[in-house]
Amino acid sequence: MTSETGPKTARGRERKGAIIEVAAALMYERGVRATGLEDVLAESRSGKSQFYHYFSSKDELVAAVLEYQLMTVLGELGEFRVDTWRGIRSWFDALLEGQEERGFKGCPVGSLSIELSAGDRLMQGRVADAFSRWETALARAFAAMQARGALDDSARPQILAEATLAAIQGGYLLSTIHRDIAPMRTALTAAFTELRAARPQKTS
Amino acid sequence: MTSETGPKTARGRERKGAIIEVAAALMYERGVRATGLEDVLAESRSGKSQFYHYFSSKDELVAAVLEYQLMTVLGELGEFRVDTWRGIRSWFDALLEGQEERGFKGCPVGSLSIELSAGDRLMQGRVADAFSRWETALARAFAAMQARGALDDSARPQILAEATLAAIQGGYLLSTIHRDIAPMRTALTAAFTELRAARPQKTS
DNA sequence: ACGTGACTGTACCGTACGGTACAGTGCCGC
DNA sequence: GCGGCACTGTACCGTACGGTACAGTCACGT
Repeated sequence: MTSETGPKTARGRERKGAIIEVAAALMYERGVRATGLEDVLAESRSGKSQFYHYFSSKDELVAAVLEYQLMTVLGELGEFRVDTWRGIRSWFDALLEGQEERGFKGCPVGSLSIELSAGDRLMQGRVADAFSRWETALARAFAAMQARGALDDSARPQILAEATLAAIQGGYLLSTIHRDIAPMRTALTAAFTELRAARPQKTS
Repeated sequence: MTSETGPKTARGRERKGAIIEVAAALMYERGVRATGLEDVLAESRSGKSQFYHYFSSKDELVAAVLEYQLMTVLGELGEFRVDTWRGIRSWFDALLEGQEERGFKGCPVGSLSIELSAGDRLMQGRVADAFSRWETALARAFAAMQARGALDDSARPQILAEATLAAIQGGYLLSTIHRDIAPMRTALTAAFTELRAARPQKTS
């Protein structure tokens, strides 16, 4: 996956990276369809020919942006010990902080995905894959907790991951719509409570 | 609000209604920005001049569609006794059924709102208002349950409504992305469990 | 030195789309 | 029967946008 047959060799990589970063920022702010190629190129100081040298279409750029945003999110996730209660809490706090700092513009992966999942099959698949990777990362952490005895044997990591991610995305959505962090905090608090409810029962 | 200075008088109302319905369906399926006026007009068998007789811009049509979709959702909500446990469950089941029947295309209000909340202030306000009305409807039902003693005195209806709506929206999102009802069912089950946890405690 | 291939600049094309202009048509009260 | 107004049909405009063509330039291996 990371091999990707890196189709360039030099500062070209830098250029391509710059285009992706600018596109990610713009698409995050305005939406994919509302972001024109020309906007991206102007802000990254590139020309059309550069763009079409590195990408074969706007869709390909969008796919790269999706991957980029997913890596950002997974990267942040990786900075926390999400297989501990404290770690989960810290991660949730970081999500809240990020949403507030970025001006309540929503989840970089989620908002992108919603727009893209109305597209063609290929794009739908890419989006579904991105979310699966996020879910799997979470499920693995929960499985580790379960193995350690921090979660009840009856808990199902995959299910917990789904519910957690749903709460996160729902929280982002409400927060974005209301331009207010409170509903997202509510959603994440509820998600945390629900996770804690899956701790081992002492009925032995 | 419902007075709206009904700007027409006759079958014109029918025409306008038809345009809104077609637009709602198309925008639900493809997204707002991906739906052209010409598509809407073709399918509703209207001309440009009709359209601009009834609406002053595409944005105004979008606002009408948002209102239409909100009314649909609130209308469906109203068909259930959401101030009872059985009613809530039935409503959740209906949401799941609807999402499946419509081909996993997401929440008619939610997906619209996400796209629109990247627009201008006016549109953002309309979206926030729509969601507030949905939240309020839920919060009122929960308040009624609380008054009846079905919810603990310490529960806060507004908070419960936020968390519930977040779970619903998050569930819709995951379900739409994966083209699968399971994650939404997981999210709604979790939301229901969390609501049940707010039943009166017998510690007294 | 020179040729090859990665990269860059500029100009252009086709089309889709939101919006406008304008000339009607048919219903309704008087 | 006629004036006015709600409504309808058609043709058109300006622009934005994704994508292409093509002519370079620059780095580097030989």
